[in-house]
Amino acid sequence: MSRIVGHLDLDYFYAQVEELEDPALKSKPVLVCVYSGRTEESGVVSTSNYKAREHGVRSGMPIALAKRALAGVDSAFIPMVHSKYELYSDRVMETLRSKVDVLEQTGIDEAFFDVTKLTGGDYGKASALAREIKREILSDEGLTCSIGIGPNKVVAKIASAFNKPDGLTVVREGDVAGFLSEMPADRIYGVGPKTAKILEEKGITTIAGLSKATADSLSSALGRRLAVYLHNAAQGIDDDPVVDRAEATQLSRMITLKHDTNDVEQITRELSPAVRDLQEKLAAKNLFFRNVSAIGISTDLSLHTKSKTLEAPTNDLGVLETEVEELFEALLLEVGDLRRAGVRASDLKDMQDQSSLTEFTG
DNA sequence: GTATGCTTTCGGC
DNA sequence: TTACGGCCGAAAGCATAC
Repeated sequence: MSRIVGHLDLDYFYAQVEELEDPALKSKPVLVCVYSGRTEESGVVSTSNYKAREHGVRSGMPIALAKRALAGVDSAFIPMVHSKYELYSDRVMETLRSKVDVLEQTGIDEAFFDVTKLTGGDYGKASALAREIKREILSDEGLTCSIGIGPNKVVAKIASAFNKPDGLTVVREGDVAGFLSEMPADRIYGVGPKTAKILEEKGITTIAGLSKATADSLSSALGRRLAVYLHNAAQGIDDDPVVDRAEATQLSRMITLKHDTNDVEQITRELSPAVRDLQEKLAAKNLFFRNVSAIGISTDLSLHTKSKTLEAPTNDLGVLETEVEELFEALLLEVGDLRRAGVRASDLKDMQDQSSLTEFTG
């Protein structure tokens, strides 16, 4: 039986939550912002409602630029409170999980789901189920979402973005080619600005254009793997399964430094609360780490990292702090002043079932 | 050649 | 005129082992 896959996306999520908690916001542009703390308004827009987007506001835009776009317009600039959105997200995902065969959460506001067994491959049933899911999320949480249904993840994801907000788009197998053909190539997941530019240089701007290109002809510019994926995706072919993802594979924390600096002591001092927060998060999730990274963003916003794999997994704060300091010492020999700094723990091990540390400490 | 492991960078939201 | 976060997963690139 061929698959039926869905993709659900909570509409302009953070801003919608803010509207929900303060309905008076609905009448004006709402911008949920990450304030970096460096100056009064340094930071970026994380999400905005559609009223803000009408004025040209976009995710990732510097706050100062958004202020200019909205000069003279009554607007709400709201600091992002991630933990708040997480509570809504967790409840929505729990609801969704209970109504599908398999759920694969891919972000705080989106998830793929497989309903092949539940619907017996019947698109009519899948469509009715999607409407029911939308209704339930709205009545339980007061949130709207957009859902796409199709034969695989690539099609479902494009479908969920096709009609937003509060949309539902069902693309049956026979309709895939027609649905995709006129779309710009960058609607395909994996085609961002860089890949889109490379494709454009080859005269490819639409999915139809992409579907005519062979994987070989794309390979040298994009790499074999991406070339094959895009060649298939453009024809609506994608056998990537919907999988219930277990634990996170990495956890990280980033901060913006008060001032650009190359001084290890200054950087580790400012980063220290973030390092502790990361360790607490790991401990709360019963996770040990075996790999530690220092992350630096230079004044020109370029990214630099140094990482180290430990002999054995640990969750010790002292070890984490020591490794972070050493990694930054090495990193700072190779780069100039940093604007932002971060720490990442990866190669995580779930210690839930570990009754003692003897396995790792001998 | 292929699998595997590790570090660094990229892309998406 | 410039302006600029904090996460995540995964790919790329390279080395080693068989």
